[in-house]
Amino acid sequence: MIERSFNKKMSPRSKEQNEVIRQQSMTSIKEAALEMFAKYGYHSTKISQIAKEAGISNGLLYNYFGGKEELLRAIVKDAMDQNDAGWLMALQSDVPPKEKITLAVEATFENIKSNVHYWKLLSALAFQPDVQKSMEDLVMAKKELYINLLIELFQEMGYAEPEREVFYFGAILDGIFLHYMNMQDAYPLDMMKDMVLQRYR
Amino acid sequence: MIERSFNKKMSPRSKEQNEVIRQQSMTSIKEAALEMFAKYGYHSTKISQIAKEAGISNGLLYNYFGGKEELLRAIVKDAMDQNDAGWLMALQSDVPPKEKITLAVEATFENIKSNVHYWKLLSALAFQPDVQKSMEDLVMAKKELYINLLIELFQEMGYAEPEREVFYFGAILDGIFLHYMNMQDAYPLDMMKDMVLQRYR
Amino acid sequence: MIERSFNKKMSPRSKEQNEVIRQQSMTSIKEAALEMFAKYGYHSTKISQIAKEAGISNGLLYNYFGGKEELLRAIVKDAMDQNDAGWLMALQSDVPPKEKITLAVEATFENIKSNVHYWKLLSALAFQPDVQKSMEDLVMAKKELYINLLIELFQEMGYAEPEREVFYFGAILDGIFLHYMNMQDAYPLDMMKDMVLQRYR
Amino acid sequence: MIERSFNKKMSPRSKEQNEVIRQQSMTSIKEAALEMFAKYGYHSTKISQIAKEAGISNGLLYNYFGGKEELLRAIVKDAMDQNDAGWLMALQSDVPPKEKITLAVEATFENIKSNVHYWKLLSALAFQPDVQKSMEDLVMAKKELYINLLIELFQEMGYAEPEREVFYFGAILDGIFLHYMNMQDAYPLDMMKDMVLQRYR
DNA sequence: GATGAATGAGTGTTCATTCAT
DNA sequence: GATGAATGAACACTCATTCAT
Repeated sequence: MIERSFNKKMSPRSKEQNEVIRQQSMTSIKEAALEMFAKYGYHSTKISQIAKEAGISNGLLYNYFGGKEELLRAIVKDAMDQNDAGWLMALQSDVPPKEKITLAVEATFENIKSNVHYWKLLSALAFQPDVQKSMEDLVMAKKELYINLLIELFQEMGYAEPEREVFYFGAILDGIFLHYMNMQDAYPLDMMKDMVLQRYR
Repeated sequence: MIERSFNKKMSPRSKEQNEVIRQQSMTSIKEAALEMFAKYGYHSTKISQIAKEAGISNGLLYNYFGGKEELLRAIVKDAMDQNDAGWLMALQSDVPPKEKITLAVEATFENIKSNVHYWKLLSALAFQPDVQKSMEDLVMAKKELYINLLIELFQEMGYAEPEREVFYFGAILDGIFLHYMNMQDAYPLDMMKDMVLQRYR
Repeated sequence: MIERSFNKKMSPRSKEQNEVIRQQSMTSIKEAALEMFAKYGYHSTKISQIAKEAGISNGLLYNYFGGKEELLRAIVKDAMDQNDAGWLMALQSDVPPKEKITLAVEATFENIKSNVHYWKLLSALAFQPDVQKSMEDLVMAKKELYINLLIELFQEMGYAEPEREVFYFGAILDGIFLHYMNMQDAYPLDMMKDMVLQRYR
Repeated sequence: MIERSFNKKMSPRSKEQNEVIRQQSMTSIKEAALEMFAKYGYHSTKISQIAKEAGISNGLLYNYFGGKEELLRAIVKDAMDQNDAGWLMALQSDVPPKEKITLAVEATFENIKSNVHYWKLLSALAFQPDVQKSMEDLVMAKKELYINLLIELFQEMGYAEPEREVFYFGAILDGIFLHYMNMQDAYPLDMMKDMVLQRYR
């Protein structure tokens, strides 16, 4: 907990200081929320628990986020942005197509391993029709983007029916991630990665 | 209410008559609940909605099921039993291994197409840590069974590392089903099935 | 459970037979209800439990009693009538006053020992303002009667302030019964009886 | 709402201010609940009635008490603590035994008169097997304590069978209080007190 | 007389959200 | 910016009572 109070005699905080404080608070809220959403599910996670875990008061949460759902949206957005980095870098890099797919797969598996919480949450949301709906716009945009990039890639790789391959490729990856989410360390993630890569070598 | 036997004595219903009534009520409750759980999610589906959809009173639901969660359990159990039929018939049938896997895959895809609600629900539950926990026992038992049957099958088919193949096979199937659940009729389910079967021919 | 059904071919029951059946049912209902009211409290005893314990259906109970509260009234009435017997016999018997009080005390203690359920119930009701109100008329009538009989008795026994003595006497008895209700067999009931009698010898 | 310190900073309430608010709320809830439990009975008193009477919302009650039963426990505990004061002071005071019993009796009768609600509630609970059970631990502890103190006292006073006397003494007191609870102002409480004291002088 | 499926008003409890400070 | 007391709509569940058979 950063030293925030007990500055009765101090001069008022500057704009910058305030911004820093805001960012810190928002981050710790989002971190706490992400962990708990992933661990206990969206509906079962209570605002008060998040606030407690984040070390702030219930009310403050509403200074930064419009409500529970908006908080979720912010997290989902973060998750997606974070995922983009490696993925896009791979797909848009300047190497031969076969390299690209390898890079992309490697990046994704790495990402998954180091951000289990994000992925758990995203997977879960994919199946919660109620919550899902309010995230649909976010997800759809990304989905479009990725699918198009992949189609292009498989075309370059010489697939006659690139769309078909995209569907299949996507299914394998999501299936693997799904199982990994459920079994965690008991899952042979690297072995699966190799099997995936084998198909494209 | 097709026929009301009008007996002067007004004797109470027979045990059999009551059993029929009970089964009808339970079925309509489970059907309504399944549909709404799948469509709106477990937490967002309210008991009163289910009762309304089933055409009964709130209270009656509690004559047949101990509560919301027990109702869910009953549905999940039904879903699993229903799935078993085709799957086990294929795996335990008396045909060459390669035929078996084909039969099993065909059966599963058929099952999925005709029971989207069940599968949507099961998929969703797989990602809801809170609800999931209370279903764990039900799921685990099945999982064990299927995995063992599959390992055996892949062994017969000559795979050097049958377990690895089971994981991979399972991931593909689950990935496909996952996407199908989300996209429904827009998903090229049959095409994906062919791609799966190709691998084992 | 008396053989009640399976008489398809039998001639209709006579008025008398019906009356017997009615009495049996009412008695078994009241017995079951008394026991459970005493054991678990009025509010915590459910109609369905009573019906089960009495070996009848929920609905039948309403053929005999207007509802839960009316059932309670019927039981309370029984309890009072039963208590009257020994008590009145003693007070109205043709023996010297000092004998009378002894007889009455003896009778009451006997009664208590053999009808713990009745007394537990009555005691409890005395303190449940909600339930109590609907029984008030029943209780008041008896109370009046007993108090008057006792005043008369203590007068005969030569007490200068018979009313005062009635209050005191009543308090002792009720206090003892109260403790007995709570401690049951662990309570030195006979010893207490002797202490009471001592005062009036 | 006597005074609202209007500080520009709108800083949150201090720990102490909050504590005061909390105590006030808890007290008004307990007071309302005590009155209504005593007047209408535990089961017949609804949470919403208590909240209304206390001038708060339903929900707030749950900020302070885990539920209806815990609220009852808190009240019972208060009642007992309050009762202890005079009673223990008398029994543990440094006067001759005969004085002690007089002091204790006086204290108890005073206490009863000024805390009718508490006593009504406690008496009622003594007869409600369902509610009683959850309070048993609270009651038992006190009971032990008092009985032992009394036994000691009667021993000092020279009674050959002090335990017997404790039972009798307790029965008389409880019987009197019981009647007082029921008849309230119509009961000759002081007269009864004198009769009790007479026995020990 | 007897049954038990069905009802639905009523209740305790939860929790996202607000707002005075 | 920060707090946490307070709100109240919403919900799961209970159970006395009804009524078709």
